[in-house]
Amino acid sequence: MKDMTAFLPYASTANRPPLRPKLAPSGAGASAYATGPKAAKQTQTLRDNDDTELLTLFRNASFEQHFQPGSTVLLHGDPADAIYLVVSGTIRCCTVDSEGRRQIFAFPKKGDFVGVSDIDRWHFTAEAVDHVIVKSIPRLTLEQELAVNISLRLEMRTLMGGLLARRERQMLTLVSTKGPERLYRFLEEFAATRSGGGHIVLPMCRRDIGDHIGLSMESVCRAFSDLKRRGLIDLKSHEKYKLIGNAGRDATPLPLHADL
Amino acid sequence: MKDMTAFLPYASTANRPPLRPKLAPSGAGASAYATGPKAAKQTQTLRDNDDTELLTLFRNASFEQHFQPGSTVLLHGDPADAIYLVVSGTIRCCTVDSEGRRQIFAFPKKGDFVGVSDIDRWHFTAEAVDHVIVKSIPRLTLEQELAVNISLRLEMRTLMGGLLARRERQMLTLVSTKGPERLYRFLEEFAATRSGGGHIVLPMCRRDIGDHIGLSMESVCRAFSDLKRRGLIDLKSHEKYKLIGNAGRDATPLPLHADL
DNA sequence: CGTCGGTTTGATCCCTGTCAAATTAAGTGG
DNA sequence: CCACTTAATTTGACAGGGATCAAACCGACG
Repeated sequence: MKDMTAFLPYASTANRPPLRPKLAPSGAGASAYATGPKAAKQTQTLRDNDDTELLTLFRNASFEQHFQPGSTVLLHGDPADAIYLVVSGTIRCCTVDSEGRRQIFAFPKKGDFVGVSDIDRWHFTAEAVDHVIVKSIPRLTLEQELAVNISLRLEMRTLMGGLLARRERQMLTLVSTKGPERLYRFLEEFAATRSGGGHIVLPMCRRDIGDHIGLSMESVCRAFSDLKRRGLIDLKSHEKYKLIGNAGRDATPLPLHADL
Repeated sequence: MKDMTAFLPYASTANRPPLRPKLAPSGAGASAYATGPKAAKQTQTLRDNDDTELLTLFRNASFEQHFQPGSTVLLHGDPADAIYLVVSGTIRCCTVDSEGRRQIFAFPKKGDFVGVSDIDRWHFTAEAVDHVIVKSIPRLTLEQELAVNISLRLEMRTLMGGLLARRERQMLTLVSTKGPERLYRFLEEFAATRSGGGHIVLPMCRRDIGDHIGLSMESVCRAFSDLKRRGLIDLKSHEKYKLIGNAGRDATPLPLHADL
């Protein structure tokens, strides 16, 4: 009762008043899958040379699932009975407090794992931003493999350690930098994973971005306008952007000190 | 070069300009211990029934070390060659960016572990707030035990998962609540570990608190005054406080909505 | 008793949340 | 294909919280 960390209302944000799922017939269901397991388990043991242990496990013992935009991939408080690898699409991982305020701490996308940290129950909620395809491995399978595979154990520890380090760095940027710089860093980080010279498409809405970098929806818009006005980004449409690679970027990590 | 996550300057905050270590002769040294290993390793295998695997390991295979206020327990970037258990005193764990801004994400105290997350190198810096005594276990010892002790493995995973969950919740409160409430929550959480009806002593300075809850030193002072004025805390001196347990605290998690 | 570091308070400015309205985008049905 | 509806983005106006600069206060210590 006294514990303020209970996230009882709004464990999922999929059906909050301000943000409705557009095309999510099964969105409200607690741990319902938007689409049931599709591809059956593969039987032969395949492995690429550059695979990690965990990837190998996914290659050999995973089910594929689809999620409609806005649907819930996993729900805070539910049993953590699987582990996920994003095949395509974007997911938002978030915690929500009793007043409906939300913090999106990650946007896992292709190649990212989801659910490596929890053993018993999920401490967060994951929702599909756009159409998402994931592979999942039953928790039991993972545990069995962990019991005998020492490399996998090391990999899992490294993964979790990396997540923790990233969160603790995120905390620093959340409190120490202003809106436009936070947005710029996010766009930069997001762009880093989308190679190619063209424009990058943002699958998530302004509110999602705001809940990620700690700004209101409106401030995100202003930050976008600000970066555009300063010539730091090229905003083709509200969802397509490109970072302007200023040739002489070196000592100054961010040329954000110029005022309009 | 382009990576903005490099924490090259000020990996330690012990000797930043504004905050000097008072009594730390070896404070500036990179990985120097304020005092070398003191108590020798214990040889017999002791174990309390309520011990966890990790505590048992500390009971049997640890060295005791002392740290003066302001000295560095472990430094960001150094090899993670040990794991720590705080015996007494308070530590601050933080990340620092290139502009000297600091985020203290935890204040480990008696009974808390430090360094469970990193395998290769420390991703953060830990410094003694006051006089600190820790027990440490060499990384090698831990790894050897991990290889054969399945319960310990589960414990470590649970520990790390708990840390990650806590950080992700912290991120939410950092951006969603105002200064006084953040301070109140911190004082509440801090008090939760110090049982006893008397006044609680804060070992850390205002700046440390500020860097923990994302406020400037001055705003921390104002938040203290604010809470005192509203009768939510009893501030005996600048470092001794007591939460005012308003008898009817139930539905309202925080009676902070009244305006001065 | 004076010095020094930390704390507190004051004055001011800027960022950002909030409320509101305008604009654009995306469907939907005729 | 166009009118209509609805959601999302953008911009504007305004107020409040907190950072910053500065000064006063306070306690520890030699």
